[in-house]
Amino acid sequence: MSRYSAREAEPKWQRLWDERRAFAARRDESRPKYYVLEMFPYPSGRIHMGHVRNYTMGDLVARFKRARGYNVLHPMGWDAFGMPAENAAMERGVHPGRWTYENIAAMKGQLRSMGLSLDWSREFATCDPDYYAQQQALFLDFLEAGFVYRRNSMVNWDPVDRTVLANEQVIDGCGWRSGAPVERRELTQWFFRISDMAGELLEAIDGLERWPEKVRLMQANWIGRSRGLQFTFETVGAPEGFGRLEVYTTRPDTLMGASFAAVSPDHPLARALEAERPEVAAFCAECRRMGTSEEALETAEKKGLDTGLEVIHPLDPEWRLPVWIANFVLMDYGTGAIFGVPAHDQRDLDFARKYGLEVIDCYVAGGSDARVADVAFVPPKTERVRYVALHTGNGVMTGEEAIDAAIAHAEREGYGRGVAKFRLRDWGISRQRYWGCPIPVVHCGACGVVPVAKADLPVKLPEDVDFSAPGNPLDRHAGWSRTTCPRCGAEARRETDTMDTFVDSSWYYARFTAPDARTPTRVADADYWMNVDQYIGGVEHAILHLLYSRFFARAMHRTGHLPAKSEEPFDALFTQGMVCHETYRAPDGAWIAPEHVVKGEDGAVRHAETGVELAVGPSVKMSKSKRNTIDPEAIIAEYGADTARWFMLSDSPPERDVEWTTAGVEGAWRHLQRVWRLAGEAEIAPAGTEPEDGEAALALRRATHAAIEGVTTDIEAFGFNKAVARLYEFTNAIAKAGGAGIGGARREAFEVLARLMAPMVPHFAEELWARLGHRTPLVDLAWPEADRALLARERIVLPVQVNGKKRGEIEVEPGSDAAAVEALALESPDVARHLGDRPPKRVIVVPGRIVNVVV
RNA sequence: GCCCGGAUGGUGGAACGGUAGACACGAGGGUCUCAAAAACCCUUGCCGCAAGGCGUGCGAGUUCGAGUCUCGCUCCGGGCACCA
Repeated sequence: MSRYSAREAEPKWQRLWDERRAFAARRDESRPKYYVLEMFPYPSGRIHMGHVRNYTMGDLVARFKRARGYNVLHPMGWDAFGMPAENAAMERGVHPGRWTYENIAAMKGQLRSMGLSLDWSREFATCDPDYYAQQQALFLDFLEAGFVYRRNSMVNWDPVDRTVLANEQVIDGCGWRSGAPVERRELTQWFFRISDMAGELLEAIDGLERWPEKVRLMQANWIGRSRGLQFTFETVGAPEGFGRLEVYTTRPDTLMGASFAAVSPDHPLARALEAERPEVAAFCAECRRMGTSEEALETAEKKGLDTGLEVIHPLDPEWRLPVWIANFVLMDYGTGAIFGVPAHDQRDLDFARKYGLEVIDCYVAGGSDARVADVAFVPPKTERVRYVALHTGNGVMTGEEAIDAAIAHAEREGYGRGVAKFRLRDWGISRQRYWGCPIPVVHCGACGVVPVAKADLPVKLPEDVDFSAPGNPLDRHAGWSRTTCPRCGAEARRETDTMDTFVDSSWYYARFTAPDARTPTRVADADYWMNVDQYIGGVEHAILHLLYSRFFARAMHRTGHLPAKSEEPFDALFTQGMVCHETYRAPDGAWIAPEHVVKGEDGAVRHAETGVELAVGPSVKMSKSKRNTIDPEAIIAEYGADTARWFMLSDSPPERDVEWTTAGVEGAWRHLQRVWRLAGEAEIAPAGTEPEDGEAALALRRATHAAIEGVTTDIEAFGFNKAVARLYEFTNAIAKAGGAGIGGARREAFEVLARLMAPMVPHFAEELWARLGHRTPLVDLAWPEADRALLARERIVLPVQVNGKKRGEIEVEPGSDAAAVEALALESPDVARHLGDRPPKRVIVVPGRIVNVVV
């Protein structure tokens, strides 16, 4: 009995698909289009199992939709700018461009070996000058349209390497290479005005019906619309120009409990005091010895400094509050200044206890007289509590009502106004790095910031760069940065910042519709192919990448690069789970890669070379740092791409994490072999034979058509693991189908099996299809249709419960009425046994599902 | 710290509020074989000889009926604006 050989079959079918240009997408108004896109990879050098999972799912969707008659666009490219290329340049002296393109070549070969139905003719890398030229053109259009501006903002500064660090490069507050404590430093940087679109980006989330609810929630919370009170404190003793202090609060109902005001160390008032007073300067410097990440700021120990200044409470001119500088006040949110209410906010309470500030209770839960001690009482927004406060009025009301009352009071008395604010901040895109898209502007001493003329694009990265010192090589590159002003012709300096790589990935989906266009997009192609019908990627991109893309699509529409329908570019989104693996650790703490691990008969896990016993850790996301990765190339070489694909789709639901196990892969391999063997052993009628209508043949035909129905439904609902389970059941049904004279039904069954498996294991399905005697490939065949007549159930077994516990079963005719079912159930001996002589109080009949007898 | 998820047999998981454990892995027993592998057949949530009882992270609640809904926890994971 011959085995199925993936090694022979897979390259053969890949070649055939290539020769037929089976997956090249062309505009065709006669068919509905379907654009399926997986998040494009960063060219790190090798594909990993996360890619295999992502692209297997996307390919399944693409092939399925093709079979269902859609004109499918399924492109692939490379998110090719980024820090790892610069790190490689610093560590190994290889040019980032060369490193990147070599990685792309290697990874493309690996992706090709997976047999994906990709249109490679549309491939591009974001570091291709053709791509970033168009990105620069977009930038200039955005600049003209007012979506871009410059302002100062904070970066992580490594004082030893004298370079800007990414948050990832800040480890425990220190630079990853120098080890020096990181400081916050202010730089002038470029920003996109995404916050101007906060309201519409938030409202449009409602229309994203085919996005996961969790992603919509995360985006909504990220944009974070809040309603609150903005008002002004009169200051006492402040430096010139700081007579008033603007604050914003989402809980104006607690204003009567205020006992201090606090400003961010980056607030202009703090800056002014810093210039005059050494102790303030020392404190602010200490606060800045910390990264810029919100996590670092929020989890840091709360510290403050009393400035000695005071503000006047808006409800009582005699009431003075001390002004502190506090490290937990964020300059980027609200006004960078707050008032503290220790009794009704836990963070304020901790701060007040630490520094001996007053704690003023003024609202109490449930009308009790309990005083706040170590736990602040936060008045709930939707439950009623007793308020005793001048500005809200006394009474029992919800937090929401009290906030409304407080805002109304402020507006009536004239000390403040109700405002809506968003948490969303403008998108800073300046990066002080080489391997990114140059920002196409020039700094002229006379004219200021001047855009480069579109005719002069692209502003290309220089090839000759020096990575021997930290910092931005563009900055040091005298020749490249020296230029002339496009406006006045005087000597000028190029902008040496490059763009955030999130910019590159914010519009690549649009570029795929016309990758050769001499403008960012081409109207006819964008109109035809957009939107992305199904976008698939990791949930780790749920906020930033997707939000930036939504912003970009809107800005591209307003600058004439995308149609109005594409303001939301992704019609449906699916976020897949991660690929995990067990971790192994030697006694010395070193992580050991799975290929160096052997599992003994005794259950012990040992290092293959040294024999030392290893500790087995939990299954976590595959990562280089824990060395728990499995190389897809090795798996494909050993088992074939189809086995890897089948395993990726089996068992775990696509949205959940999946654990890679050797046993699972072998199970997948065995299943393909089993199908192959069955097709060789079974008595199958010649091609073209009609299925028989005998009892045994009909039973198999019912299984066949139930499989079509079930697999189709499951694929459409992204229930790939369930579709695979149904295919197992179907295979078992074929194997069990007995008797002579069912050769035609068997033919139908195997043909359907091949066609249903095709989107998942395309090479195997082609090979099986050919083995069944077909000369034309499966790739262009339509999806099978289930015969409704074969799907009807013949008899129905209903479970019968007594008091909610299953006690027996009854068999009923389909379509029996409730009274008949009830009578049958009460006659059942199982029910009688549990009823005894008690009469039933109630009988619940759910037609077609269940009977429950209540006594 | 804040936002969002998740938790079901030895394992991955299935289950319109309606028979908990489909399907698969593993394990045990058997068939075939000189033997092994492969393959095939049977068993397999836990306790119990059985009758039966108990079971979906923990604690409450709603319901004729809860893995599923509500509230309160625990643990694990993702994101937190310069990783991609």
